[in-house]
Amino acid sequence: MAPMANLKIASWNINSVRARLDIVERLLIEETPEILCLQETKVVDETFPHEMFARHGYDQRILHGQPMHHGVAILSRIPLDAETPARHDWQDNGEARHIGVRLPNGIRLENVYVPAGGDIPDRAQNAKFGQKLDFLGRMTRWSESLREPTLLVGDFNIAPLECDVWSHKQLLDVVSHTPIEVETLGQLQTSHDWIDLGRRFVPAPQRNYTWWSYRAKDWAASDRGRRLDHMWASPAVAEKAVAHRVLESCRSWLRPSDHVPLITEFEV
DNA sequence: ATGGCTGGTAGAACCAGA
Repeated sequence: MAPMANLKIASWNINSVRARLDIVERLLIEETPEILCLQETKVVDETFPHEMFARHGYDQRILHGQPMHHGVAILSRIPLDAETPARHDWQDNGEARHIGVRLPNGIRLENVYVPAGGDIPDRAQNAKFGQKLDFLGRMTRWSESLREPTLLVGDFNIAPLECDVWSHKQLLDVVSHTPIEVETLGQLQTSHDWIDLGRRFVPAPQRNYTWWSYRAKDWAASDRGRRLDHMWASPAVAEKAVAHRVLESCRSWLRPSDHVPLITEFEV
């Protein structure tokens, strides 16, 4: 059967888009996604590296950057709705952690970088941990009232399932896999019946990590990974998903990000 | 050996990531 014209959407925490421009270009050449969502661009909008993306036809570049840290962007080869892109501040502190647009087919695309949450999993001792939970709480209230078919992608900084980390037991007290984070993320998921595409296509308990620390001497040999990056779809959007992959090989590219890209293909 | 590294920005015996 002849392939349909699919819509391919990628998401990648790039840990500085300027430092990784070569490997971002390699991904665009090898995978030719229609849309690429980036997190941790670490660049203000004024100095975003537009040229490489323009050269590959990504004429729509929706940016939300800030100095030093964080920052998100949506790069697209297909037209996006002309309406003003949404920028939610779910942490209520001005950090650049979300950008959203509407696709021509009416589906909304929301690109989010959830706060890491610091080291100590206790909001009394560590304000960042409380801010992370509050960020998810505000996202949940947004999600409860959501009526449009939506694809929510990004670095959620939580590995929810036991099989989403290299050692459930050893990570129970480590921020990203604590019970309170898993419960809070679960409330977000329930609030819209979000479909976790990573687990629809790679069912638990199969290994499906998206992040490996820079500090391991040999990340692949130790394989102490976590599934921190996600693509969640409204039920009606999930029905259109025909393929989903985590591009683990990108972790071995020269000067890699510590996260790898996720790609979902939709039949539209 | 869950921080052993990494980037941004300053020009750090720094900060943040997760």
